[in-house]
Amino acid sequence: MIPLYFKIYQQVKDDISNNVYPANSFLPSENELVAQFHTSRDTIRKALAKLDEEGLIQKRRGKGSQVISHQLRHFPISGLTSFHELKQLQKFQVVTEVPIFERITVTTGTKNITLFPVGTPLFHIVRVRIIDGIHSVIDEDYIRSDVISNLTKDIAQHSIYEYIEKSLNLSVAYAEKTITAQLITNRDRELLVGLPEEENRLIQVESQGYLADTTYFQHTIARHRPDQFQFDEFARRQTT
Amino acid sequence: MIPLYFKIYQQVKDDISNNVYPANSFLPSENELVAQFHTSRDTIRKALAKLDEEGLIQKRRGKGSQVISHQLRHFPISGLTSFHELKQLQKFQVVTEVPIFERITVTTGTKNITLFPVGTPLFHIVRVRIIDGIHSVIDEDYIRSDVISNLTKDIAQHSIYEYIEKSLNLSVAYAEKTITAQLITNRDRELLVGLPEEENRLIQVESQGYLADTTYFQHTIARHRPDQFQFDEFARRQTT
DNA sequence: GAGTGGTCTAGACCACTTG
DNA sequence: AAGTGGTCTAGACCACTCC
Repeated sequence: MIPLYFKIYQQVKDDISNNVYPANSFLPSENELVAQFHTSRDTIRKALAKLDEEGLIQKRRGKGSQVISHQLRHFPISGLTSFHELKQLQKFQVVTEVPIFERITVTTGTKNITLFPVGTPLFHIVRVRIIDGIHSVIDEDYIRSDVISNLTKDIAQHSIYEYIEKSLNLSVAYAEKTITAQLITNRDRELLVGLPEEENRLIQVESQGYLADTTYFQHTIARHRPDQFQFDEFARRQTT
Repeated sequence: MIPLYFKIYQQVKDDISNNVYPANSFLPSENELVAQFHTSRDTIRKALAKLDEEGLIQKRRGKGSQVISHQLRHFPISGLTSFHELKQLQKFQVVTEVPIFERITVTTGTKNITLFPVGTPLFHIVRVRIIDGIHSVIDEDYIRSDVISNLTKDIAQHSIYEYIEKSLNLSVAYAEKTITAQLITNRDRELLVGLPEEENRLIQVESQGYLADTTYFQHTIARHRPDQFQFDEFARRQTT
């Protein structure tokens, strides 16, 4: 069941992209929208709040809700969008190689790369993403195999997120990410064929993934070829 | 006037940091909080929504609101926090040099670095941030001088954001940021004294800043020494 | 003063989790 | 069946913008 406020949100969003409400124009007032959609003001406000969060509109007391003009809009990132989803949105040719696909168990001996406790059974998956012929990213995943079962190399070649959400019907709730620039290792050079010699660092996006029940289930280290890396964000100033 | 829901948000947030509600425990139910604070459920829900956004709690229907255990919590980033605020939070010794502070006007001849239209009067400010003795960041700002007036070198040495918000009483509403890795120029090497020779890229955070009335007023290009760069984010999976 | 969005209330029903 | 959070309603007052 799709909530009413969500439908209204979608409707208005569509209207914005179809220039029914062009950039810099104002949406109808909340009261007018109440009349249009035959609903309560609170429901309208929830819909507008979502648009505000996403950076599509800017609300101002006493004035109204103004459509924000877009620069960055084409890249609907931030949030937890997965690699596969992202690249699909933008017609890139992507090939995924899976040089490592194995089951391991966390031991005291293991370099403590992950935050998983000793004894946790994991999938360890390394994937190389080749975008339009360029070896661009190394994705290294550690995923709890007691939570996400029956992963296969085939699934890894497509989208693990999609499998988790659509097939297992679990939902990835949130993640903590850290972006740094790390020195290139020999293994990096082996995997990222064609990486220019003068580069000495890769851009690393490390993230911890959690399910809705707050289970920590996934640790991913994505290492990007620096000239192929871009991260976009829409940020609202905290009123805190 | 501070809204009630905001006070409740702060109260609960404090209680979380003071371990009144430890990690992984559940907050009192919304109905219980209604009784505790003698208010309506909607007000409680607004307070909890804010905590949810910030990644302090995870709400689950039928269960309750669970306190999320923190890894990354110490670094309350994401959003639009300025450099100065950030570094202050974490007791670093910061020195700021201001090698360039000038007024310019956008001309057709100008390399179109910024998105400002021709004729816009700007401050052009270059700052170098020296953190604990290490030349770490070059901040290059282009700020509309017809919007932000009376900027001085002295203000630039402290925090421009603080000046805008506290002295001009304007509010920075939102920004679009892009993170990339850019090749090092000769000017970069001159400004970032001590930058190791083997480095060939800096991490660039480019951002466009907008006021609450959607005026585009600031373009900043921050170039970070790669071994000094870190960007942390808490991201919720979009339900879109 | 009229119109806007921001806060707050009190109540209702629903979907989900747990015993 | 009882308790939880999620949605929705209808109304009130306030702070702000603009004329």
